[in-house]
Amino acid sequence: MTNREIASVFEQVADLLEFEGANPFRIRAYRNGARRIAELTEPIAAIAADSDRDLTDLDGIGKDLADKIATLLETGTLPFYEELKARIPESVLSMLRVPHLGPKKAAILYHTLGIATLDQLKAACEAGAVQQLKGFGKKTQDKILAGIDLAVQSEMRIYWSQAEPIVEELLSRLRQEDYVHQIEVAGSYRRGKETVGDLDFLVEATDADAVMDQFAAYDPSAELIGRGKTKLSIRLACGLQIDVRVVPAESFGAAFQYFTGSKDHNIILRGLAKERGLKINEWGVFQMAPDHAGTAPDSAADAEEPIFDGPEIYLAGRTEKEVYAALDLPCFPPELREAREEFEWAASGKMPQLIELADIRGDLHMHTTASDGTATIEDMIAAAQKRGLEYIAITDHSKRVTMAHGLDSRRLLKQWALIDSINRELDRTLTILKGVECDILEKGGMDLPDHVLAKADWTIASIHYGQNQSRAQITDRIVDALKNPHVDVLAHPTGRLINRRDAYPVDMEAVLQAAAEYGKMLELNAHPSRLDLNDIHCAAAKRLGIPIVINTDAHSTLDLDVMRFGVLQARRAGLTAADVANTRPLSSFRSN
DNA sequence: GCCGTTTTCGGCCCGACTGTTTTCAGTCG
Repeated sequence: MTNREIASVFEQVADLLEFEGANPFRIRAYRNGARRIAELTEPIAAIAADSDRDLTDLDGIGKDLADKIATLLETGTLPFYEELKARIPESVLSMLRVPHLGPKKAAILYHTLGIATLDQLKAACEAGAVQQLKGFGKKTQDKILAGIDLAVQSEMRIYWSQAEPIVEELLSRLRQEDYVHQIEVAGSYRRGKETVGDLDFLVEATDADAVMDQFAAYDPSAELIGRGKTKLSIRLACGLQIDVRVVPAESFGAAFQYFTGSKDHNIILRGLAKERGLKINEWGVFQMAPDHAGTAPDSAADAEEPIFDGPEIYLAGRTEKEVYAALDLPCFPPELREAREEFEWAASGKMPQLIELADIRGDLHMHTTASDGTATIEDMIAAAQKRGLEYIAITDHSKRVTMAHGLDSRRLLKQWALIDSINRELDRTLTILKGVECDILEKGGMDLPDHVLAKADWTIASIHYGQNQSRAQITDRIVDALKNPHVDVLAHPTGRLINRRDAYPVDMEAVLQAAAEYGKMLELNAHPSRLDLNDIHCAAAKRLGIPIVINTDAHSTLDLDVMRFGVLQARRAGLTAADVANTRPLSSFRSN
């Protein structure tokens, strides 16, 4: 079984346990385990098979989960999981995707009305059966009914790049208002995740109502989900949910930190705070009073106490920096707040200086009208100069990509001759590399002969066809391509298209090893639908010393602007400018 | 179910909002 499959089993177990109302910490343990496994770059089977290592060495994997992993690896099934599935039909889990319908209510629906599918749920709501149940009412039933269609499409998170214009528009609108002192966007958007499920805005303002009115007016067709004194939730017509919170200046940094997350990062942070007798919440950092420290708060007694006037003393919260400083921690770049290595880096003083867009000097993957691009070489050159690039590679498709009118040897050599003449005429600020995106053929081998590739300044190898082959076949094709002395880099290494197509089956550990062994680079394709390599694989490449190249794969002049999405992904992987080859000046890039 | 340089038991992050309660559970982030 693959890591992904095992992680998926643990995720399902967590969902099913949650549905059964199991101990929430036990549920979390399964989710943590799943996350841990999903983030591994080497096959967990390799760790299990290695007598020098133990699965329990992995954070969050104890004896029980280690045994379950071993069982899954040996037998491909897990009795405990099968028992759960025998008790609960898997289809009930689809109910958990309905907003405002959690495991408790879903369980009630299942046990009292026998509802196990979204279709049955819809019918029960329409028949008015749900509102009769204890703990449910008309409003709950209406919300569930409205949420069912959403649940069907809720797997679709939008690309970060699609959220960007909405964010920018809202920020600039609100910043014009004199009652708004500060406004920022937090959440997964701020952490630069590939996709965004909702947007979290934080506002410090003298008039909270006016702020919420502004947001509510942004999209007339938006649905109002909820509105309180300090919080507003709406859902835009496109399905994107927007949450707004208005907070006082003393708490702005604390709230900014809190709502940026990730959840797992915050759990660790709060644990560290607790060890010091501090408490962190979205209102600030507080010194626990001696008689309260370490004891569970009596919620009934504490609930009425003013936030800044209780037994807890307010220490910090105006800025994020202040919040982290209260724990002697650096203000982590948002992209790193995923509970991976950031706390270790902070402790050892090895926090990476993350790459920035301005570090990028070259773009080494782009197409022209010679294949499936929409701009000529001259257009692409002008666009690259406008963006201050120092070098680019023209990398049209090779002949196998017939749909894109890929180039055969003759057309390619002709294009390279043209590039030679352009380079002679250009001023020295931009250099054009003679490149090609050469297909790795279905039967293995490159789409162009070695004697042609030998004349290229830059050869990209990539897979477009035969994506349904076996894992072994695809891995072999890629590893063979990386062995070819004329190949410089592997483009979009896993072939995934976010929200549209899964990665082809490929042994990434083997690909990474081959790239390291043969001194090849790996591409981080910056296109919002690809972002391939992902952050986990980029980090793994870095550990092996494999240079990453961030490319736009531009098919138009405007596509050159997607570079920033790739840089964001690289930052999430903890990459520095030194880890990314196209931050180097051309001379040192070429000498590599 | 995981974890431990006070601990192998007893913790495990924390608060807002909603709807249905009538003092709170469920859901969400």
